[in-house]
Amino acid sequence: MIEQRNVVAETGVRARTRKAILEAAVTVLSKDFTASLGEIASEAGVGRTTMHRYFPERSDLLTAIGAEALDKVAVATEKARVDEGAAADALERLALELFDLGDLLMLAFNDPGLTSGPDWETETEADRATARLLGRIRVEGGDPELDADWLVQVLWAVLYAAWAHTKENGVPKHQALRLCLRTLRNATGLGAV
Amino acid sequence: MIEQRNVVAETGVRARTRKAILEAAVTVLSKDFTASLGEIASEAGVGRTTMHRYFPERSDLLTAIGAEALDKVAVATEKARVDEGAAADALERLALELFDLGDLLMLAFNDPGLTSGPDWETETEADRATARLLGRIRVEGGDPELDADWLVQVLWAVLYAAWAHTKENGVPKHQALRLCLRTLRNATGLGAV
DNA sequence: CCGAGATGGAACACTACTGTTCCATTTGTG
DNA sequence: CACAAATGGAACAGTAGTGTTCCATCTCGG
Repeated sequence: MIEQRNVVAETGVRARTRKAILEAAVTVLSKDFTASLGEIASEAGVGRTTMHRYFPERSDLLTAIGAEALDKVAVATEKARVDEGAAADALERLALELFDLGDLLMLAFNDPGLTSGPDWETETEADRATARLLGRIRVEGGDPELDADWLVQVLWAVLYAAWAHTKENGVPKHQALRLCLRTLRNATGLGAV
Repeated sequence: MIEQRNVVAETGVRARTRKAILEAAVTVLSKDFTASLGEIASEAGVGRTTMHRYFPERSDLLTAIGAEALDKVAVATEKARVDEGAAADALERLALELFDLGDLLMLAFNDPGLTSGPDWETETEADRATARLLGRIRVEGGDPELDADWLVQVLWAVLYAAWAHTKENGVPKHQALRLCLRTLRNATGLGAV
């Protein structure tokens, strides 16, 4: 009998339950980071006991969320093909993909503790790709005063703003996204191109 | 003997202690919102007992921080004289003043619960002034696609980004502020003016 | 200098959440 | 179907934070 625990591609019931718990956790924690495990379990439609079987401690759950976020960012960045075409278009593709992270975006942005694991310290390929893209902006007619490090901050902040705009003001997602992309283009100085 | 409790202009020792506690709370909570009252007390250089004398319950402390934030925003907005001069300059003055809120900015931005009292629901004069200013931007050559509500989100998000930029990347405050102002001018579409 | 006010610390009961165990029940898979 | 896996609920001990009381000490302000 081969041990199948801890395998990524866990199929069937276990994978589905695990996913449900993670999604519920993101939903609940993005609203209130101090929410109890009981609240998360009930949001997931799962007994608290079951949750503890998948994530023995609270920190295990948080770690898993962090890993999921890291992974989703990597996938989104890859899909955006940031090295292809004009920087302005690549930035638009990237923002488009990252915007879909939704609540996970809010959570990772708001909570300092979530993004503090060893995995977040080391620079990922996605980080490098984003830095390459944002560095390319100055060369292609962007505002020469704004360096890549700063534009990283702006990118995430504006994405956050867009998501908050839908939550707080009830603006439809597609419109918030449009505003977001337009604002990013302006902010980088690529607006007039 | 006249009761002097609950008077705003409490002078002397009590006022100083109260202020020290509030400042410590902002410092500590902006790093970790789940920090215990004991940590806040020790950061303030004050016994936990004393803290409970000023703020009987945790929620009282949070309410006080919220009120302080509201007040500081009002003062900053007033000082910025947002109705005077060109919109671009007024926006710069406003951002300059708000940037000084520092950790309070991070805290109010990150924690949803802090800004959820009845005081935050009602529109303040500062809110109206900011809305007036941001509405004025379109008229004065700003990007016509961006409405005032969205620009409010962008203003706060970029301020946050600037503050985070100093914290995370060790960028000096004056430089972060410069980037922030420049980015806001670009984002609103007033850059080329 | 002296008293009222302000403080700090110890001790206490209380609460909410956490993490664990055990068992009955349901689910899905071969 | 039959069996193994997965689940939910109850009960439990342990822990950390909260809010309170009491008292000794300190320090301003008159």
